[in-house]
Amino acid sequence: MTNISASKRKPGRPAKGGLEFGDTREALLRSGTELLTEKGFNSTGLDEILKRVNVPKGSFYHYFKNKEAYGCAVIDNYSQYFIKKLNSHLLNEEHPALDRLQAFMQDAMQGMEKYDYKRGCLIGNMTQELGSTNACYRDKLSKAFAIWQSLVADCLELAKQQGALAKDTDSTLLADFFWIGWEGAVMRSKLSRDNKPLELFSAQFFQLLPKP
Amino acid sequence: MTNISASKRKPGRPAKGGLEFGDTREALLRSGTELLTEKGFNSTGLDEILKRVNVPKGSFYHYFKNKEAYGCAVIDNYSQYFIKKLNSHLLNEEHPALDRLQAFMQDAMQGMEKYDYKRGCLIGNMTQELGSTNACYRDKLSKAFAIWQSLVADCLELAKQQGALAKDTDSTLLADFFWIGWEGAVMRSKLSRDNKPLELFSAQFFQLLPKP
DNA sequence: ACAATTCTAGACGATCAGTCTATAAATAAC
DNA sequence: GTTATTTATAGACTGATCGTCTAGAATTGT
Repeated sequence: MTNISASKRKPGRPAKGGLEFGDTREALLRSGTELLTEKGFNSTGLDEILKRVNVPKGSFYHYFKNKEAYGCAVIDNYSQYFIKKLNSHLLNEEHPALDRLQAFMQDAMQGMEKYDYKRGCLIGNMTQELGSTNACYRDKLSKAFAIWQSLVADCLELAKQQGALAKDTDSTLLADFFWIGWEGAVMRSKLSRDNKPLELFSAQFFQLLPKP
Repeated sequence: MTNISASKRKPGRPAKGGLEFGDTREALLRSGTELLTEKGFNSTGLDEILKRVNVPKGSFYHYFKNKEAYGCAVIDNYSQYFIKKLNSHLLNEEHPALDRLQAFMQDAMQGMEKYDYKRGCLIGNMTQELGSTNACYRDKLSKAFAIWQSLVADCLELAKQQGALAKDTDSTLLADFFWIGWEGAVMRSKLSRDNKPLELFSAQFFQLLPKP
């Protein structure tokens, strides 16, 4: 006898608030991403993360081993999201390669403005706060930067093929330089509460690109 | 009747451990500078700061109104120290202007290595952690960056006079760009635990300088 | 009815910034 | 030399908040 409507339901007590299966976990990750980006990891209490999505405290340790494991999951989650966002620009064949990078920066600036320059980049923030202490975070953050770097390097390689960059350009080096400076600019824009540092870095970066 | 040896002594109980006058306060600032730079403001407890210099808790609130005021004092203290350090290079008339900037960077890299890439820059760290929230900190941090920027700009102006830079160089713009990128590089070096990001930024920055 | 599974409820001890009262140790005034 | 004033120490205490854990409630499967 198969109950069609409930056949996919797992056994066990259902989650509060009508959330299904993995929904609670994802809701926790979402609220955590926002809060950790804005206030930092150590300054954000579990209570606040839980309250925001109306999940009881007892549930937290059902979904995550501890706060550190939760932090890792949040990083993974944000990393995936950010790679998609980055690629949505860098692989956009409607525009030449260099314009794509430009478009990503404009998009990021809008994001900064949208949240009143209070958030910035989770990866950058976590790097500053925990990069030099925690081993697990260090690894995840390094890998995130490595991927971003390679995506931008690919984009610069394409620009070379498109004749927008000099043939002898070291794309890898430039991509590294880009992310070093970009994260610095994000930080400074959080402080000045405007996009001037981001604009300044963007303009200078494009100016230093070796033209063919 | 004037007691020469004690005439400058204030009344009141002397500080513990043979410390004189403002020494205890300064000791608190020093231990705080180290700890706040390494672990961040919110993650550092007063107890730890106090224990390190063997000052009882009761004394803390004699010297500082609260933790926030203490944080401000630490920032002020570090700002002054850093300006001296920066000027010791940028005003060093034994070398041409651009070499002075180079020397500062080398010095900073040695500092990073000395503390196992765990500290970095207090101003940068505080900017990331508190720059977008606390008004008092925001003001102090912005001013610190503004001063640093003007010192580097002056140095670049001098380099122009010395014929090391093109006459139409925008020193202010370049100095801004320098600090944006440099703080980004410090952050990344904390993560990678080596000076590669700092070296990379340094090399690229000098390469992009418009030669005469 | 009973086991297995999933999620919740809230107690728990540790630690946090911050406060308070008491007092010790010095100088200054008389 | 006694007393007043000033400066700094001492550390118990509070209330809030932290991350963690154990017991049990709510569901499905047998």
